[in-house]
Amino acid sequence: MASVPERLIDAATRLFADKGFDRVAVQEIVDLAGVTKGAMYHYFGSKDDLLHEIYGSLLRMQTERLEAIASGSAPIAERLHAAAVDVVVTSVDNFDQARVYFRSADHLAEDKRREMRVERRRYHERFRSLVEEGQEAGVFRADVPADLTVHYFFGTVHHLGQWYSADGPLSAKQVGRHFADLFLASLRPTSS
Amino acid sequence: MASVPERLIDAATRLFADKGFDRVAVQEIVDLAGVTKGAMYHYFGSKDDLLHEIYGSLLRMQTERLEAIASGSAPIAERLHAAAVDVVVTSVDNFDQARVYFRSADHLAEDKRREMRVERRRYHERFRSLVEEGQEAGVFRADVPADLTVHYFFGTVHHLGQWYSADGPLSAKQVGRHFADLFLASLRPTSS
Amino acid sequence: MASVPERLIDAATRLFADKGFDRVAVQEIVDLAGVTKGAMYHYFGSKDDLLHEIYGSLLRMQTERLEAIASGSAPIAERLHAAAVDVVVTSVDNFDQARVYFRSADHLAEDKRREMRVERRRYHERFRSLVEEGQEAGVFRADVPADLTVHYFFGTVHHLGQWYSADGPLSAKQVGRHFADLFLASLRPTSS
Amino acid sequence: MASVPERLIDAATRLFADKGFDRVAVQEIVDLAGVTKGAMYHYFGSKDDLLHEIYGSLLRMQTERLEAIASGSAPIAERLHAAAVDVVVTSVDNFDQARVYFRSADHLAEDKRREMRVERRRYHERFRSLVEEGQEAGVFRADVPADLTVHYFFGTVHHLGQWYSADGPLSAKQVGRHFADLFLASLRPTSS
DNA sequence: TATGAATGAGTGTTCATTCAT
DNA sequence: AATGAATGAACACTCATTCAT
Repeated sequence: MASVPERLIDAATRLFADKGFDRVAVQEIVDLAGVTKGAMYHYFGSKDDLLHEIYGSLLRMQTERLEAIASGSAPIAERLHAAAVDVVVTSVDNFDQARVYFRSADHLAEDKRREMRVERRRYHERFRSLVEEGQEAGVFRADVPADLTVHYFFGTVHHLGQWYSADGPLSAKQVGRHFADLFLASLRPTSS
Repeated sequence: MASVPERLIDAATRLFADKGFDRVAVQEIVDLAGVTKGAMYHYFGSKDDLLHEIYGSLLRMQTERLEAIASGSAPIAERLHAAAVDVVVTSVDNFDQARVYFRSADHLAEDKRREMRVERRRYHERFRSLVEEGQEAGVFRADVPADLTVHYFFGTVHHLGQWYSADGPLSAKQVGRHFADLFLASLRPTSS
Repeated sequence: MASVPERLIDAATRLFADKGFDRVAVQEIVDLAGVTKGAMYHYFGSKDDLLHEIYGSLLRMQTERLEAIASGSAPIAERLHAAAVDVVVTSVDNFDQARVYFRSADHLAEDKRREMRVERRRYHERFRSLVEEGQEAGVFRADVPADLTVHYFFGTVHHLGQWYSADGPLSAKQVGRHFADLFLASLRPTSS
Repeated sequence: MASVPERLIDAATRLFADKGFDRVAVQEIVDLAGVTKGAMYHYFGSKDDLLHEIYGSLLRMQTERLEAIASGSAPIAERLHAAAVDVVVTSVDNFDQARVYFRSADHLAEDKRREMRVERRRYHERFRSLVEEGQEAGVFRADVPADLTVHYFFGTVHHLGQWYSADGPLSAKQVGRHFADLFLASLRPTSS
């Protein structure tokens, strides 16, 4: 059986993903984890801490993978395509975590919110740097601000939590490929 | 001075947009509106009712405009482009309402949630029908499910609330045009 | 029957006096007052507020009375004697309030604590000014700092709550007279 | 380095003196002492036990010293004066302990409270006996009950904790002398 | 049409204490 | 002699809603 902190994180992840941070009582979390509130506060300083832990770990993982893909030696279009597929696939593979991340980002207390924003910003900027690299190389159109294209694509990714289901017709990889194809196609230089 | 129900809706819209439905107390809403709780419960059955009212009206308006644009006689690519620009522009023009809609959709009680889903579904399907029309006409690529392209684009739109600011460098119209351009470009038939 | 806020103040006064602020649960107070917690928080912002209210009123009353006595035209020794008797008598007449005041002074939150200290300081200084007046007139000994004599006497007053009982052999007035006599005697100029 | 029980007593004394028994968590005590909770419960049965230990030792010490002074052969006025100075000086010399004693006396559980009251009563009565001895010898006024004069003076002593500071202008000895002088002066037979 | 007093269930958090190791 | 995980009861406080007026 998993350790108490793990069980708490798992229970909180499921519940936060399903109902949203504010709709989940600490009591529900500890009941689902099979422990008491005191045990939870032994390991975590607050309900906020649980939230922080949950999407901190996903974000860290995605940041590392993005870095690995981005710093590869493949052509820029391939690297951006791979990065786009990867963020979709890892979000679906850790769907509860991702849903918590997508919907509860601004439920943190001020200090932790700031910390998260820094990490998120880093991810965003690394992704943007790929678009810029392609624009400078003339492989991607340059008439759209790179920043805007990142918002454009990450909106799509964040929205996954609102409609995707593992029971649906498409696998994570298929959705990832389609989204990456659409994104890369939209960045092709315009003929005009 | 606006009527009491209007003032309540305005106050609730601003607060829900800023802090999220669950983080706003009824007391705050009535304070901001300059009335008392009794007055609010005279006009609205519950806090949920306020939420329902708020994004119901935006959704109805966008649905009407989509219908008008979609049923026009312009070429399909132009109609889809116009629809894409329009949903961005109207979302930004009614930014507080839109932010409430984007973030608090699942905070409604079961019966009203169902009702909302139906309206949203209708919007989604009308938009999808435009993509399908273009695919059938050979104007849009057909190797990506039309349904998926709608999720793809609406993710982008929903995400606006998380980063767009009127103080930023781009106007609503500019963002709308860029997003629509990217979307239409991604739908162009592939050369292969 | 008394109003709800009055009943709450009465209940809190009795309980705080008996058990001390930290040993009284809000639930006990509202039970004794015959209302619910919600009602209490309708009238008072916090448990601290109740405490503040309770000894604020006693302190204000004693300050007013001290002012009236001190600014009279009787000889200084008589005025100081009257002031000394009065603070004992009013403390005993409002014994629960006084006991709350004597034991829970430092249980307030920082901002209210500061406010209380200012009021208490004023009382202390007015009392001290009487001693100084007598010292300057040569009626009281001057080899003991006036400030110290005030601490000396107020220690005695504050201690009342730890031993005085209305069922004991001495009335409030008798205790007041004895204490005032002892205090005035101690201030007589030394023969040496 | 001091032994674990000593470190715990020291830590508890400082914290209880500063914040009051109820405002100090066992966790704070063990943190300050540099040990864990388990260690504390190994040496002390409860948080109450720590409190009991703390002022038990001061009270015992003061009782012994009072006994030594009281049973001396000096004139009664000198002995009472010395006793009065001594209780002030030892209270200031062990200021944290004294403050704990002065403010937290009634925070003990019933059985220990009774035990403490007995010890305190003994101290009170020995002190009173000195006053009575002087009254019978005609050295002290007899128109004030001896019991009341003891309450009178011990109020002053207990109050020390609320205003005395080692950084102030007066040393413990100076305060003790002044207080003893005032007390003895107040006991002088009235000329009438 | 509107007030505001009052409810009661629920919230996150604290904490002295126990106990297997 | 000492750990630290875990308990469970208690805590102050919040809030959507009701209702007599």
